Amino acid sequence: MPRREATLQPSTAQLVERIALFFETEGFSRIGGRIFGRLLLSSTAMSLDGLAADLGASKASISTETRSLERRGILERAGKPGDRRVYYQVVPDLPVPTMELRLDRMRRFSRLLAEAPGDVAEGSPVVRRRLEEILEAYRYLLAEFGSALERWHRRSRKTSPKYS
Amino acid sequence: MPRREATLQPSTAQLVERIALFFETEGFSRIGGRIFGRLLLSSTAMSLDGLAADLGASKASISTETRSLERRGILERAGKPGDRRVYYQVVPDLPVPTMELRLDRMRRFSRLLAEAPGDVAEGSPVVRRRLEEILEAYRYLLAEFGSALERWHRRSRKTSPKYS
DNA sequence: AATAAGATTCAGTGTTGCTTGAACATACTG
DNA sequence: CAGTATGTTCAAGCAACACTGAATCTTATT
Repeated sequence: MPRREATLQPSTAQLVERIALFFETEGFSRIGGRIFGRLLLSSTAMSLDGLAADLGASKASISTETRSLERRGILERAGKPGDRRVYYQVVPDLPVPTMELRLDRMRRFSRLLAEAPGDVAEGSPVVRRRLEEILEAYRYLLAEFGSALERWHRRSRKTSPKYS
Repeated sequence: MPRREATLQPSTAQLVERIALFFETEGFSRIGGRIFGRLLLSSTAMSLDGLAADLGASKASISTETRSLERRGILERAGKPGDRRVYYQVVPDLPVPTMELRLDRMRRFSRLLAEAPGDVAEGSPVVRRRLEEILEAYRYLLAEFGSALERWHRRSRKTSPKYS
C-alpha cells in the first residue's frame, strides 16, 4: 500500500502510470518511469521532495532514479533563485537525446561485431559473410538516422532558437 | 557451475558471451542473448537440443527463449527435409526487423501521448505545448527513419534478390 | 492404434535487482 | 561555528523473474 497520498488529478495520475509501465519495458525501473511521466506532465520543474510526495516513493529512490535519468539524457536540472533545492525537468526536444542514445547502442553493437576475430566460428565463410552483411546494414542505417537527426537539429533551431 | 561442457572454441564462446551480456541490457534474458549470439556465429541453423548442449542450458529455457526471440523477429525457424526437429537461425538482414520493432515502440509511445486527454495537468498550456512539440519531433523522426528503411529495402533487393 | 521423438508447459527454486528507512555527507544560514 | 536543510549512500527486505527437471502435449512413424 502507498504510504502517502498522491495529489494528482486521477486522469493525470493514470497517464503517468501508463507511461511508467511503458518505460518499464524499456529498461527503466517502475519508479524511474513514474518520475519521467510525472515531469512530462508537470508545468514546472519539480524537487525531489515534490516528486517523492506526488509519487508516494521514498526520497532515496527518487534521488537515485533522477540521477540515472539525468545521466541518460532524459532529465536535466533546473535551479530556482533563492532556493538551493535541486529541481528536475524533462529535457527539451526529448525524442532527440533518446534517439541518440539508441544510436549509440547500435554503434556499440556494431563495433562488437566488427571486432570479431577472423577465426570466429572456425573461420566459416558463411558466418563471416553474415557478419559483413549485418555491419553493412548498420553502417547504412546509422548514417541515415544520424543525418535525419542532424536535419531535425537544423530545422528546430530555426523554429525555436535557443540563442540568437 | 555449468552442468554440461560447451563444445565451442574459446574465442567464439567468449564472443557469444559478450553478445549475451550486451543483449541483457536490452531487455533480453541472459540465455536469450546466448542463443542469439550462438546462432549468429553458427554456419548452420541449430536445433533445440543442439543449442541446449552448446550453451549448457536446459531445453526448457531454450524452448521458451527461442520462441520469444522468434516473436520479436530476431530468429526464424528453418526445417530440414526428413527431420521433424525445429531448427532456428538468425533472420537475414537482422538490423532491419530489429529497427522496425524499435520504430513500432516509438509509434506506440507517440500514440500514448497523442491520446492524452485535453484536461491533462489541469489543462496547463505549458504541458500541452510540450506534448505537441514532442509529437512533432516523433512524427518527423518516424517518417525519416521509415523512409530510410524503405530505401534500404529497395537497395538490398537489388544486391541480393530473394525472388527473381 | 501404439510407440516414440520432439516440443512445450508447469511448479518449484534460486538469484537478481528494486525499493526503502536510516545513517551519512554536504553545504547553506544565522 | 552551530544548527539545519538537502541530497546521497548503505544494508536489508522483498518481489519479480529466470532457470530447471519433470510432467504433459503433439505429431510423425510403424
